[in-house]
Amino acid sequence: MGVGDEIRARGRRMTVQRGLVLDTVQRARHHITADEIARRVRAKHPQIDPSTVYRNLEALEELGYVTHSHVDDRVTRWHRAEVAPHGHLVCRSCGDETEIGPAVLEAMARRLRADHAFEADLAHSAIVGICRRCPVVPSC
Amino acid sequence: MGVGDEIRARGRRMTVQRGLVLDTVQRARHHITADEIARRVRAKHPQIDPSTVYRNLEALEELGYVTHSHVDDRVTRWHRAEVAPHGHLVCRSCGDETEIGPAVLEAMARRLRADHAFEADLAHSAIVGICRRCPVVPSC
DNA sequence: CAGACTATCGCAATCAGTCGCAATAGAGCG
DNA sequence: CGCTCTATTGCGACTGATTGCGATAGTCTG
Repeated sequence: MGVGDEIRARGRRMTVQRGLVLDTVQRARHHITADEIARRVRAKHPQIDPSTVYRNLEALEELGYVTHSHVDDRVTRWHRAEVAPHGHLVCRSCGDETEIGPAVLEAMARRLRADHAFEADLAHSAIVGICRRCPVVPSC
Repeated sequence: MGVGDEIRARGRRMTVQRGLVLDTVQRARHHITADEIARRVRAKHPQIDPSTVYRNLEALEELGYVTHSHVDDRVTRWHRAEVAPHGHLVCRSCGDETEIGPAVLEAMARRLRADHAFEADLAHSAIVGICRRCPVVPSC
């Protein structure tokens, strides 16, 4: 059963636009912004409106095919739902960005599960702070 | 030495606009959005442009008087720099928002310090996930 | 206090994203 | 295939936030 059938089985429709958006996200190596997805889709199909891209990303996320996360404060980034969960550490001083594995995230999540019965998705937002190469108390 | 002198001592200027923005943030009970700050400032001084408010928040953050954090994916919220650090747990299913104390955050931060020598500010972004009252695998 | 230096301001334009709405077009059914 | 139902689309307007730029006005120096 293809993606189209899965989508139809859930009462949604498989449109050209939806297919193109999903395809673009799948094809992208890592994270990609909605804006970039729109640019790529519109490169071949200029009549497709950016708002359609945004709406499809939302729909595809609901359907479980794509996910979004926030690595800087500004833009939302999208990726395939199946990619291995990993977190991001962003240094507020030098802007350096490090990926971290699921083990550390799981260890941290365990704490929230124990103390607050909360099932955290720590990969959703980057964790900001000061990286190992920057002084912890900067410029004072 | 007042705030004005401190600011001047660091080569910045103390303007009416900057004073009003700082004052509004100090006066606000908890977090407040930039938009709301702009609205309040403009209520009495309509000639002050929203962009000035945004730029002053940035400047005041750099100067250490205010801080911002993100509790949902979209809006930035501002508060006095001195408020006790605390985290937010946001349920992606029901939207429920819980404040958590610094102890849990510190325990989690310890892990990142140990494994990645990264000094995390876990209060900066809300942690999304599924709260205790919602099923962990929703609507399938 | 006058003059110079430049941080900051207001404005207009832009960016990333959202929303309401009328028109379009997938999907199920006979 | 033709019909109907409604999810989805494109458009245009709009929101919250940001930026470039010329004008304004704090601050320091003499």
